[in-house]
Amino acid sequence: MAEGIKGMATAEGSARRRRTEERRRRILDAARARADAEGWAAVTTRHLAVSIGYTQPVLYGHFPGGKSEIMRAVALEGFTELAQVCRAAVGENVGCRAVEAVAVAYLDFAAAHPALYEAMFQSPLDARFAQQDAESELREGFAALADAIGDDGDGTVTEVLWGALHGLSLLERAGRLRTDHRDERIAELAARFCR
Amino acid sequence: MAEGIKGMATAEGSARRRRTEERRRRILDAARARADAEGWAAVTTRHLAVSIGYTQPVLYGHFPGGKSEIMRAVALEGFTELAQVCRAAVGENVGCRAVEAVAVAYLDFAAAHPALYEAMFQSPLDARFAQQDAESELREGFAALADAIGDDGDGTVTEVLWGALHGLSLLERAGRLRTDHRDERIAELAARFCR
DNA sequence: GCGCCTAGTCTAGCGGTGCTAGATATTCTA
DNA sequence: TAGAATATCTAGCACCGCTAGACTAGGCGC
Repeated sequence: MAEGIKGMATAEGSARRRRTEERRRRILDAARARADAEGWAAVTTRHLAVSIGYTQPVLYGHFPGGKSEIMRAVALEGFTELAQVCRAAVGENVGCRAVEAVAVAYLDFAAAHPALYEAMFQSPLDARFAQQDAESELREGFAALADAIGDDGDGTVTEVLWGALHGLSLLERAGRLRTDHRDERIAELAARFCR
Repeated sequence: MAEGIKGMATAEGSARRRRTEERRRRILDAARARADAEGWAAVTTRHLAVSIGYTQPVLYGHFPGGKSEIMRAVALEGFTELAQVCRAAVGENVGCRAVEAVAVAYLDFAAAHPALYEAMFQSPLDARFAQQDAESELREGFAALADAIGDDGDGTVTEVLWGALHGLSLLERAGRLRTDHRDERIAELAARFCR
């Protein structure tokens, strides 16, 4: 009996945890969808609460840090996705082909998910803290870039390549580069970094 | 008489305009100082009004667009300054020396005036509009970069270099690059772009 | 079955934000 | 000096992130 009750209890507990987990998921999805559609400024705790069918304080049960913690959680997933995308782009390619492939993948990712990319890099989060959270994911993406250019040094070249990709993605989105010269830029970048 | 009055009137008018101009200056200075010290989020219209010794609505007499227009005005000055800094850095240098000098100047500028640089590139302004405002200043800075690398093509190389400098400056500030490898990064960048 | 206790949720509100309509004070003009 | 134009302020709107405290529902020991 006691065992049965205990079993019930844990089942209940896991059911509850499952519900909690699912609601957490819905919060993050709603935040990301809204940010993609209207920008992060439009992602308000009130709107988020309505989206998931609860009131504001419920959000703080899942994310005590409030909106910034929600953004951080979204960003974290972004780092994972970006690393996967870069890794896949490198694939079996080597040399210039690898650099070009990873550059295309990186810029496409940033262009396709502007809000996500913003949360990852432009959000007003404490850099130190955000870096700790995302350290392993960041390392994986960094490693993918290093592989692409065959960086066998101390990582300096990879840092510069990353900087270039990061800067180009932001300037492109800001409309400060000629959109019809994107391919030329990628070719130029690859040519300068593939060896 | 009429002439005298007219003269008076214009003198008065110019005195008034001078006062207006000077107050506009104080608004921009206060905004920039506060942003440098506490970040743009701490630059509120209320605080700004107190800083200049007036009430909020006065700000809107100078900048009908409100806070965003103030940021835009600050950014505009930033573009001018950045262009000057880059131009001065290039100086008489040519080849690799020119690229290295302009890279140091650019990254130093961004590091020395983080809030200003943020207003220039990361602010949530309408990109299209901001670009129109700053077009001539941007072109001047772009031209300085083009001169540094001796871009005699269609500007693609300059765009990529700019992207690299922009990205590196942001990643550095975000604490995502090894601060003690700054010189190596600049050397690497210069080596890849100086020819 | 009864009362407690915990967890979950909501209501209501705080202090802050950008911004503005309308009243008021000041200055210039005729 | 009376009236017009200009400058400035008061007071308020609607929104923001966030939270204290009230209320409800369900499992637990008796």
